[in-house]
Amino acid sequence: MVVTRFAPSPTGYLHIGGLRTALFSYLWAKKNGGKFVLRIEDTDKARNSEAAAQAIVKAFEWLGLEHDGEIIYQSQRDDIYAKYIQQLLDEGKAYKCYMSKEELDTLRETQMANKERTKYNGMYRDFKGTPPEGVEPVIRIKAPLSGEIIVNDGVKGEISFQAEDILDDFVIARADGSPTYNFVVAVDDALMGINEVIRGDDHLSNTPKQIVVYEALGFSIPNFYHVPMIHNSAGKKLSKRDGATDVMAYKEMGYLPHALLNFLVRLGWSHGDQEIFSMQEMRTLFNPKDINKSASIYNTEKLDWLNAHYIKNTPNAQLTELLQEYDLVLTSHDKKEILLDAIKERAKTLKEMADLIKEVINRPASYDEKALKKAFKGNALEVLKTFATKVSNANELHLPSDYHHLMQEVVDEMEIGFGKIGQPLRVALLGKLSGPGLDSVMSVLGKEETLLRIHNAIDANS
RNA sequence: GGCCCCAUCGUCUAGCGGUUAGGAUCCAUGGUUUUCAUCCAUGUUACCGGAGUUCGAGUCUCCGUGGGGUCACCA
Repeated sequence: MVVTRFAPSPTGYLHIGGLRTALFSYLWAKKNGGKFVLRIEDTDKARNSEAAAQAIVKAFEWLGLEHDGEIIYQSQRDDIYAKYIQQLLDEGKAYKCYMSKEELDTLRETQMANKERTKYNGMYRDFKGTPPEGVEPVIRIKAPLSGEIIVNDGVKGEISFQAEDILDDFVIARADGSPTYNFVVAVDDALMGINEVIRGDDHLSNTPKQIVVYEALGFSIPNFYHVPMIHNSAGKKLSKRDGATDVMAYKEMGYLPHALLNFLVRLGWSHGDQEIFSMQEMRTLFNPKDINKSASIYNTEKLDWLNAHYIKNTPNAQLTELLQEYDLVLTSHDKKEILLDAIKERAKTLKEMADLIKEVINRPASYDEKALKKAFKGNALEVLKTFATKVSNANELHLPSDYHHLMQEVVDEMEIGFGKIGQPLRVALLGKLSGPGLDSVMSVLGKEETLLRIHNAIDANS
């Protein structure tokens, strides 16, 4: 059984990069009928917050990414880590190091001055004497001093590191007894049965350290897939400074979860030329072997296109519900089908859609200056009056086509082009020269409101 | 600086030794529309450089160059 995981540290909101690796992990588990688990890495008591953890869970809910089983919090597993640390101590695979912070600092400075790699010198590795007074020891793991560590990465291929280049006896427990990241990650992944680890390639250089822990504890090493970073337009790792990296900000901006996921799944991964993926297709087609090796630049042009696509394909009943998030309640509007059909074709986001709808159902507060000039010249007033009379005299006006017939009559009788009635009428109804089809607009507004808006415009321009 | 990774249109990408280097997005133009948007059609734009292997290299190898990541008692 394939078990994958997403393991964020709750220092802030869920961001785009994290979401993409979470999505990849989720899809890979689902494709294999496996499990996708969520683990909160909150061992840094100073920087973590419960609110941030909740925000991450909320974001997952919005996106519909369900995790399997209970959420694991590392902060609640201290006794487990303590047990394995003790085991390594007992087996002589780890040891207490009494070097003080000051001593460590001077060691580093000397090494830097000599242009050497900064690393712990192994001073207490085989220490047998009496420890110095007044120093709370850290615990270090005995890492191999030579030889090579091979990471067999599912994305990048086989990567080998020389132990002497990158390893030293790194700390697995701090002076206060709390375990460190590279230790707990390996322990938890092993204990939770994670056998497929998909994560950002900024973790690639941590992997040899984690392998040291796996081997010391006798755990089997999972398959790793290190996915390339997402970069900002400057070509640097995407960070919180780049703006709009909070996943929930996309909800506020009016993006559909599916559009966001479709956008992200194609960032660094592809399946031939396919661009549009249903959730079901993502779950059956995703395979980490098709992940790109190179970083990609974050650019939301395509997201807008996808979002527009998915809005067009969302049923009106569902749109009605979604639009309530953007202060638009249409539930009791009798012409909402016509209205939504007219607007959903032209909006890139739900927010924009709500705004466009409000522009129709709210009377124009003013008329666009340029639009007036352009539309109200020649016999525009006469045309509008003729049309208004026809509307006023008509008995059954419901459908867009009913209004269209009346417009057609005016055009025929007055021997004018459609534009001669369309432009002033559009300004009268909407206050500007662009917008949805007028027949639909009038149908939505109804006879009375249509007449009122026309007369208002005539009065304002007489 | 050490170590590691990467390199095809502006952007996302296909390509896995022989292709007029494909798709999408963006942009431009035309068509449709009373308008704007949608939609449809067309177009501009790419293999970082140099050696080598090969009959043949975007594809394999090496060397450059460029970019990125990482080097904590942070995760």
